[in-house]
Amino acid sequence: MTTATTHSGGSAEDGPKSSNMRSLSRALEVFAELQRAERPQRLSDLARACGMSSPTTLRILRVLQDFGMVSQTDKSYRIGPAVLPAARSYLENDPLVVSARPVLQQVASQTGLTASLYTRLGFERILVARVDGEAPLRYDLPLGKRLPLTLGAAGKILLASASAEELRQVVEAAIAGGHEGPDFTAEALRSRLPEPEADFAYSADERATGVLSVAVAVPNRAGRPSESISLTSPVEAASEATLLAGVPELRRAAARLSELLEGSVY
Amino acid sequence: MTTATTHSGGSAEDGPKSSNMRSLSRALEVFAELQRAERPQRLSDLARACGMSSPTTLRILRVLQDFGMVSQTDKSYRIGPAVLPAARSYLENDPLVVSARPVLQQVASQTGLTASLYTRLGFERILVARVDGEAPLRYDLPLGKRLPLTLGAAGKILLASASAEELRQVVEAAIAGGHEGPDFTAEALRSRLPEPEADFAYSADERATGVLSVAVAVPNRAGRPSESISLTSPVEAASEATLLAGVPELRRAAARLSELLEGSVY
DNA sequence: GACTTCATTTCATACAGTGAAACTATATTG
DNA sequence: CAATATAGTTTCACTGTATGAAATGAAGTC
Repeated sequence: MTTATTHSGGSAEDGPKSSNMRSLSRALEVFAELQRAERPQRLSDLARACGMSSPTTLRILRVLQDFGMVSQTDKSYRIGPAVLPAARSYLENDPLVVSARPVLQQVASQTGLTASLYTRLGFERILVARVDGEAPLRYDLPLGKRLPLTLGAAGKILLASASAEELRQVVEAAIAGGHEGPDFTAEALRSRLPEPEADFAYSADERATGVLSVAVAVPNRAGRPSESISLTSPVEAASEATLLAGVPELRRAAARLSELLEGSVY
Repeated sequence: MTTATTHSGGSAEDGPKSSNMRSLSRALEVFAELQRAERPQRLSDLARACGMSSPTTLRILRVLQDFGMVSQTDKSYRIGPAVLPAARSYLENDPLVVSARPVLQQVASQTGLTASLYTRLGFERILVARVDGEAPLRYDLPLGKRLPLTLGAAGKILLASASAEELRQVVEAAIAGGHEGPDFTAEALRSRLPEPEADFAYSADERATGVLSVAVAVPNRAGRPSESISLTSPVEAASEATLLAGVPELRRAAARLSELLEGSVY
């Protein structure tokens, strides 16, 4: 047991609340809400959505604005330009992303399929790197897109060893994100997950119709993996067999990545 | 006088300090420092760089980590994946960026040159949108890159009506960013700025050698503009005259953008 | 193996963050 | 256009939280 801690609370809507650094947590809550709502928000909306008083919300917004994390026009607030350099910094300096690029490149050219790296964030996953294959995907997913863990091979493989409670929260998040019907259950999800002994996941027509994919998890020192890499193709350009044939290559890539990260542990 | 306020302080290194929301300001300071340092940082480095105690820094990092804004491996911290969805949200929802895209597109196809939109952030500028022209730029600038205000047409035009004190700070930031020599002065900068009555700026070989550009500011309701659009070309593909010929088109584009933003004010 | 440096926990204190209330500006309505 | 409702902002007194010094524990260095 070395790294990977969870610290305070889960920060789910209202709920039991986390403890540490109240003002900072609240600020990040406001910031998150501003992203969720996909258009400029008024002060009162934000205050209501985050369950805090207007004065508090206002003060937070002012500080965020001073740092460019939030912009204001008239009475409406939105995410500010300072996030762009931050994102650049992440993409250029994060060891995982940086070392993943050449690895994905090789897998893509080896298999001719699109290779992608996802990382888990809360109860969702986001695309952080991609190298296109020969057949471009119809709906291209730009970097930073939030996707459900419930749909698609790259999501499901990250849930391999998830507890029932965790699945519940994942399902909740997927519904909140509009990816699953409101009556979708953790049990229904479990039935779609790969067998516990499987080290890869397969999906067809799950997140997007006409798209096939396989994925493996990138092991890390801490128990549960939070990254996965996948091979994807439009259904016209590949069969299930084609994708499954790529799994060994994908496994090797994941292992290589894992080594690079843990930094020659031996 | 409607929008655009400055609120608290400038948040320059150590200095007089701003007042409001101390813990939040400090957290954003840590976050900024993590970007500046272009590789994983240890707790003590961050604490020292930001001038705060280790316990405080640690608490801040933990909260940021809970929200995915920071990642940790062993003892080193870096920017986390949560910035990617934030950047996406900005690029897709910010009214300026969204409405700029088609406008830049038109200018680019009209002139055959590369059209870019910059926004001011603190004492620097960052690239937020770009449409390439016929002759691609040798050194392509990816979105989110921090650039100095002192170099390049798109930077200088934003300094048109800057005070001496402001120029001083801009120069300081440029030196800190490694863009100007340590003995560079505000006076030297002023001599490079466009005449006060000019509404556009020109630059050749300033920020990058072999690159010519012209830029105009995008007027906004608040006095000083904080956005500019530029036309750029490698020197082999265009002359000063070619660029200057694009200025009227650029002016029109800026005016159109400005209208879109202020939302049919009349 | 002794020493230095760094990460983390504990804790008492001060002050920063808080919301109620008052006030102002801006929509909304009759 | 006055009257009313809603939203934004400022003030202020209180309390809970953010704070760093000191103690402890863990790594790394010599």
